[in-house]
Amino acid sequence: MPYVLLTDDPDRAGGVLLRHASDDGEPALDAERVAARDLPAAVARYETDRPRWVWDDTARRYPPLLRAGVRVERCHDLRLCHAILRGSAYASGSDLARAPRGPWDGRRPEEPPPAEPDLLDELTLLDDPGAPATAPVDADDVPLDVADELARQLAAVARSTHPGRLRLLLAAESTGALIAQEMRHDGMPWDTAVHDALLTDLLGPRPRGGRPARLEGLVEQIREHLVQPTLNPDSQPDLLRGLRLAGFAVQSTSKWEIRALDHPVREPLLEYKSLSRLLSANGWAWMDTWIHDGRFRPEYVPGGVVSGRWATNGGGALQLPAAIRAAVRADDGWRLVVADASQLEPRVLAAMSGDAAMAAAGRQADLYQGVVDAGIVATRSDAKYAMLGAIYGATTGASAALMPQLTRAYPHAVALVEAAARAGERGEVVTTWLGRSSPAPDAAWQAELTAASAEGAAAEDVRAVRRRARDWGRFTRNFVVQGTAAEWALCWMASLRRRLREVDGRPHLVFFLHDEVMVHSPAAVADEVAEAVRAAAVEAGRLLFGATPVDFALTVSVVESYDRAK
DNA sequence: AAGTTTAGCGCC
DNA sequence: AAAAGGCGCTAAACTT
Repeated sequence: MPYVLLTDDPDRAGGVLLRHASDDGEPALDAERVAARDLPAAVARYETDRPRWVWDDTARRYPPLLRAGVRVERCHDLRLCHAILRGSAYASGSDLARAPRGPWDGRRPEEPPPAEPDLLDELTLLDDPGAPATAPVDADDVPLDVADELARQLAAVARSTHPGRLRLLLAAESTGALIAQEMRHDGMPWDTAVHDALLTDLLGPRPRGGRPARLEGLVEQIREHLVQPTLNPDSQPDLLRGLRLAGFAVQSTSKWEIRALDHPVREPLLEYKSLSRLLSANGWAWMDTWIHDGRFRPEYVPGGVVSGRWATNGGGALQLPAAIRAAVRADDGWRLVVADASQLEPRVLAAMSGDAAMAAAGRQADLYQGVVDAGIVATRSDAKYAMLGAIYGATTGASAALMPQLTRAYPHAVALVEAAARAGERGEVVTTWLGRSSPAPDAAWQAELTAASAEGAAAEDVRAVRRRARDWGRFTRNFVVQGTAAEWALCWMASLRRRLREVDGRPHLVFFLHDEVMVHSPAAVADEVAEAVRAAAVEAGRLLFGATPVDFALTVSVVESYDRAK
């Protein structure tokens, strides 16, 4: 039987029920009742049949198994899959799409911290002797019917317009959920001594209180240059006032405006902003909070972005600045295999649109150079900005000026993003290759659009509404490409995970950043891992697009520390 | 005092 | 050099 359903045991706190189900989700009549402490062993026993585990929430169910040393090969994360299916235009006729918001919608409620039993009694007694022993059930605590939800989801896929694509998307999303927990469990190797040395070099020794010496010195310089002995550059209003007092007509204190100043305060001020940013975002306090036992363990949130990209919760793992990447160091005898997909979004667009000319440009490792070699634009830089302008919707500047050339050269690719933009401007939903649909604009947006198109609308209102429509069009334009790129990346990573299981020495994923992966690997098998990374990229392209002429080029490095990659 | 918003900047 | 989509996070400023 392909599925094993895992649900809470209603009669036993912490216990679960395990139940087989057929491939259309029909559950077996009898369930095995398992106590919490026996769960890892039970899961390991079932795992020998390689089932797909069906549960409400990987982030809740998987970590205890990992702590017990048990990994599973595949799962179906009902909450993540529900979100995709409920919104997908490919499954718009399903029961899921029509249902009102229910217990499977929205973010997972916070787990209540496990209270000490005697403390709980004490609190109950102190607060209200008559209070019931258990908290009242609120909407978030409505019990989830796993078997029913799985059946509804499988039916929605089966009756959808693209069952094959949705099946792939749900499997990839669920595998991503497993990987997110595994990466957090294993952690990214982090050398605090290197990190501390970097900080000390840039900022001065860690202060006991107040600013590090280097920052304090820069503050003095800034105050002298502006002749304002008490100016505090940490205060935006104070700094803005100070710059205006010095005769500059600045609108903000952003580094873009400061960079344009012709004044000796410019350099120390820019350096101060950069270094104080490093200190507050990734300084010693961050290190104390996030690095334990030489590992960085951020909480990844698969599907945390509407486009399907991941987000993180705490730690800022997706914004690790270049300045501290040297602190990401492989253990002794190990290596980091770092790979990123080169120009992923243009390649994805070429494959989605079936644009043969653009695919041809991507036949070489550097797609932008391919655009230059084809004679479309003069320089690699032009190619890059033109392409990004097409995908992001540039309306002004040099990027927009290159659009006509791009449109002539790659009509199918440009038509695809233009269609997505027009749909968004009309308030319509757009959908990625595998079936993740964009959110509909809210009712107020629609109402304004209608009102502005009515006769007698004020010209100013019409302009404002048109601008908002174009804003939304830029979002939907980008959504189809960014979202499909996210799907490719999930498939890439899922394929890589499966391949890594076959390699000796347990190389494991430790980082994922939109179009980049990092594997912590024994040095002896690092080249084998690099090969697996490449094979996985080829497989991802085939899984999504079949026999596409588009190459998904990678840059792969085997290094000891992250700053050496690429 | 505590919670919410804003400015700014890091990443892809 | 240039411009646009998606985020998270921090500290200061502002609100209650």
